[in-house]
Amino acid sequence: MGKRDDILDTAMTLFNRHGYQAVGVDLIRDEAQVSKMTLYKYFATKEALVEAVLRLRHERFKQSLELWLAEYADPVERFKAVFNWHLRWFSSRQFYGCMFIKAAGEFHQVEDYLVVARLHKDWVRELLCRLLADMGVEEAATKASYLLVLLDGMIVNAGIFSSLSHVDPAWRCVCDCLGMEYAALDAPDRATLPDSVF
Amino acid sequence: MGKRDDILDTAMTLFNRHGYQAVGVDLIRDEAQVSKMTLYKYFATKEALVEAVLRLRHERFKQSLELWLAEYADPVERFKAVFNWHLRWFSSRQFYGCMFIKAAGEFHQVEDYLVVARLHKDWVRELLCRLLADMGVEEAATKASYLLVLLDGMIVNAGIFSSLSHVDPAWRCVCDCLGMEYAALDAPDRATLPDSVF
DNA sequence: ACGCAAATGTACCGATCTGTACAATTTCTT
DNA sequence: AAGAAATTGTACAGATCGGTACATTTGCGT
Repeated sequence: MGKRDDILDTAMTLFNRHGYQAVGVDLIRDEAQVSKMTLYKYFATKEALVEAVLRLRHERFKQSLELWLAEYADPVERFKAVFNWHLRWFSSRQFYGCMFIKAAGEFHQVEDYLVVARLHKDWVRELLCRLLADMGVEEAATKASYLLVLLDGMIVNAGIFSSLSHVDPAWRCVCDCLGMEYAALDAPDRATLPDSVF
Repeated sequence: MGKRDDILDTAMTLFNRHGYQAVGVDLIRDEAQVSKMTLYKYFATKEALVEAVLRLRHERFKQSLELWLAEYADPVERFKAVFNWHLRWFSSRQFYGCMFIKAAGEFHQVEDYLVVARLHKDWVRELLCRLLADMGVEEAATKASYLLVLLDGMIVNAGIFSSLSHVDPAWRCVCDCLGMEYAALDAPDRATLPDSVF
């Protein structure tokens, strides 16, 4: 509940919604209701703040997805839950794309951001790999690499087209590729869907 | 060869390399060797310039890919050529990701940019759809939607990881999904590869 | 209630941003 | 070569940027 957490939380929301360069430290200061000195006490530069936000983002992403998966025991159900979780994310009001992809896009020369982005994407890939292995899928590593690419594509397409019409076609092909019988993803219930999935 | 073209060309290069917000009009003026008055004569605002750059980017993308495909007659070869063209793009020195995805990431609230981005992505999807139909693939539209998502995922992954290790796994799954026999993509020849593919 | 650390608001710095003004100069047309 | 059109360099406006300085006030542990 410290000021540091307030700053991180506010900065994450603002960066997510408006982008990194578009949000100035003055706005973060106002929204987080802290003074500038406090802000610069905890984060030496804006760059350090952005990096801290990205690291926190990864932790929240991980926690949310793991919690979601914990409700499923069957390997195939767990795998499908990954895509259902993403579909819920895309449908949520606070969906503005992947903060790591956007950070890499805005600052491809800042190696520190790329490191965190790779860390995040590698984690997703390894999760997929474990799930595929549990399902008994052959060449789980290759398939996991492919699925990570597909998920990233789904994220950016959900951002560009304000539509989820590409999700089902992609999911059909995933089922096909993995030899699963197709069963539609769960259309998120708007009523119970929170503003922010993580 | 007019000043207008110089401005557009310079702006495209700079926006591609450094992003949209990171490049100021003064830098474009210096690099394009024009005066600010000339710049603002052709483009009323920076926003108009960005939009014009995106439209030109789409034209160049289209022209380059169509020219590349023109060398192949067999439908399957033409389809494979789309992925080989992308692999060449990823390998080129001037690859900094997709300008449309990055524009959507930096300015998700600017509808004009999203319109151009959708225009571009829709064109790619329709190209894929035609190629699949020529190959006799069933549900060409569904598969095209899926492949567009996959290509976008490949683009962002090529940007985040300075590596192309995800390309072959993705291509293997594409072959699998379409019932094609797998044959590796062409590793681009560094010697003959131009700095910029388009 | 006291003392110390934490946090505050405000003002400021130099740099940069988009966009404008204008008189001087170059370039093109005829 | 003369006149019209395009382009130039420079200066400036007004705003915002990241970051700093400092005296004041708040809040908490003992």
